Amino acid sequence: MPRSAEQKKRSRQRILKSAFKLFTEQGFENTSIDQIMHHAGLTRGAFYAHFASKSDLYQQAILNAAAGSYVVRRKPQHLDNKAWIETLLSSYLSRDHVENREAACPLAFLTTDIATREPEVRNTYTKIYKKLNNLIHQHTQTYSNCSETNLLAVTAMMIGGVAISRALNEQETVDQVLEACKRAAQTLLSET
Amino acid sequence: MPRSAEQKKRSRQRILKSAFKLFTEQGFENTSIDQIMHHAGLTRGAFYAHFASKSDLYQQAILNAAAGSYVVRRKPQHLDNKAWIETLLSSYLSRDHVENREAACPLAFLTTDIATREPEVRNTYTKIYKKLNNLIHQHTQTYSNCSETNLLAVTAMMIGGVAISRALNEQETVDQVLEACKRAAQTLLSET
DNA sequence: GTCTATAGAAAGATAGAC
DNA sequence: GTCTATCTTTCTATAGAC
Repeated sequence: MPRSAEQKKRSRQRILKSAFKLFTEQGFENTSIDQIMHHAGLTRGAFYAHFASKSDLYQQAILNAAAGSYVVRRKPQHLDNKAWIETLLSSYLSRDHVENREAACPLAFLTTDIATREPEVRNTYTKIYKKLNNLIHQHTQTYSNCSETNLLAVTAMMIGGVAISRALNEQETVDQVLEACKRAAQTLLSET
Repeated sequence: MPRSAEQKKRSRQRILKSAFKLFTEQGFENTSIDQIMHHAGLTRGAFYAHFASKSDLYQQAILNAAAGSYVVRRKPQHLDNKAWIETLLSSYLSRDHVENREAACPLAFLTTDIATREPEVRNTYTKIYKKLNNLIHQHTQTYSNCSETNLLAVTAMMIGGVAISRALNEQETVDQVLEACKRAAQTLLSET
């Protein structure tokens, strides 16, 4: 790859990352292109060499974030499926996640924002949502014959738990909610 | 109350209702004061006779919506607590709710939007969230000794289920999610 | 590809007439 | 209290130099 193309790819990646961070912290409409570009160490004018529009960027940023988050996380060799699912639940339903200190899940951080956007964005959301369900399904079926129903309930609880926690204004309640979701998820995943 | 005050109250109520509808459909930033006032049958200029700012309106609209929604819904005489909770779950986790055809729950419709707003708004969210938990707690304790943990997990699943459903772009999946949450909620509420 | 400069549109908030 | 008119700011998107 020629140097300039290499450079462009790096810039693009920086923009995507900055964009997702700001979108999750402030929402789509509260985040300006100017802000994103400055955060990425560039200026406004360079934006349109990478993306067609702000809305285009939104989709790309969500996809990019999903590609580096839970939905594609790989199980380490030394853990069995059950232990790994517990790890996944623990880190998903954690304060670190809620407070956006590690790879934020777009499913939980952008839910209602995405619900009000165009169909293409909602398609992207649907795709990622299915990936998360598949990921958990694949790792639970070896040790439990948990139903499809319980699986869907668990992901709704994970996403809901994190989304609510971000909106709440009391740390104590947040901790209770996260803990409750973790326990209930494990119960549901080991039932038939 | 003098006629003019009566009139003002009616206008205010119309504005609150229009605002909440548009906020849930389009999000806070995508909804303009102009739009809200036209929807309420008034013009822009009249807005500031009722509210100090758009942000002020947001809080009032959420409170007003909560006051007319699930969190204060009363059990009809002819139903026992268990039957009523089942009714509540059924209507909360329904397509009618997801598609905003009946009193939308601010907890599910505005979750991530509120997470990015000022502390006062998040305080309002927290208050309403607790009301919903109390409501369910009061009606389940007579027929089940379901734990506080399970209660929190159930409301996370209700809110999460509806929030996700609004973002998804496939009717079939939405129906599955809603049904799954309904069943799992009933299971959790009847466990210790 | 990235920069500065700017066009053009939209929206929050205010002023003053009725 | 509600209206029309307007100030002011902000933002998306484009133009043109390097």
